[in-house]
Amino acid sequence: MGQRQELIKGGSDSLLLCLLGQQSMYGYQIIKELERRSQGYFKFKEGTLYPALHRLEKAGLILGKWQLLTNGRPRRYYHITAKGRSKLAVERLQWQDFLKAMDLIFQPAGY
Amino acid sequence: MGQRQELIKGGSDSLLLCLLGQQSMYGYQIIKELERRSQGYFKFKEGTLYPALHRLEKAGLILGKWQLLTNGRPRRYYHITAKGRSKLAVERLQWQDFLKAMDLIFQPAGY
DNA sequence: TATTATACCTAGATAAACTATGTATTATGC
DNA sequence: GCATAATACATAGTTTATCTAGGTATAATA
Repeated sequence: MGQRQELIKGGSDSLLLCLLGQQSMYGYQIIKELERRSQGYFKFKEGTLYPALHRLEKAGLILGKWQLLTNGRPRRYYHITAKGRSKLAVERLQWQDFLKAMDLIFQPAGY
Repeated sequence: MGQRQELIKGGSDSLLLCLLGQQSMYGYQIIKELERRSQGYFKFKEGTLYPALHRLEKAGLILGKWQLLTNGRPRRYYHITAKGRSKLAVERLQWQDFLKAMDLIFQPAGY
């Protein structure tokens, strides 16, 4: 497995919540937006994204709604819920704690 | 699974390499040191640590050497190898890239 | 004497990510 | 016109890292 994917592990849910917290999006758009905003760093696979979205929806953190385009094709837009927003706030704090802990190991005082 | 453990995923190898890059240690000491230096954040389980050490050794990144204590009991000290040091240097850079990418999502320009 | 700390290890369960595939429409290049 | 790429959703099966839980053993402490 690639090094990049290794690091993503466990952070993908936060990433998705954060993105949907800024704007409602559909699956394919999320993949493209994550890649664009991270300047090419995050390249989510479909096999990663869709199960993750279903997981978040099942947990009540996001809500998927089918919307018909003008051409009649359906597209599934995901919206963050109130529960998702509180969860996101918690995860932001946890991310800060994690960063701090990593820093304490990577750059211990005296080095 | 705990939120904390989620975040650790995939970062544990870097953490171990970093620690052993600063000082050779034995397994049990690594668990205690990671907890102490991270001010209680990292609490590695034995079922996580020992397989990880064996994995790193098999990859030639660290080297374990049995040492006899004065009381005759053996203890397995792990030392980082030259290969491990180059790998650590690479992983430090990758960690920076990852942080940058996360920041671009978490704190996009304009927010 | 019982419990805790030290010190190593592994087997099996869990869960998240990947690979690969399937389906279907639209746009683009030759 | 036809092949390819892009768009857009989804799942089945594999891999892998972590956890839980257990095993073994000695030394220190209550």
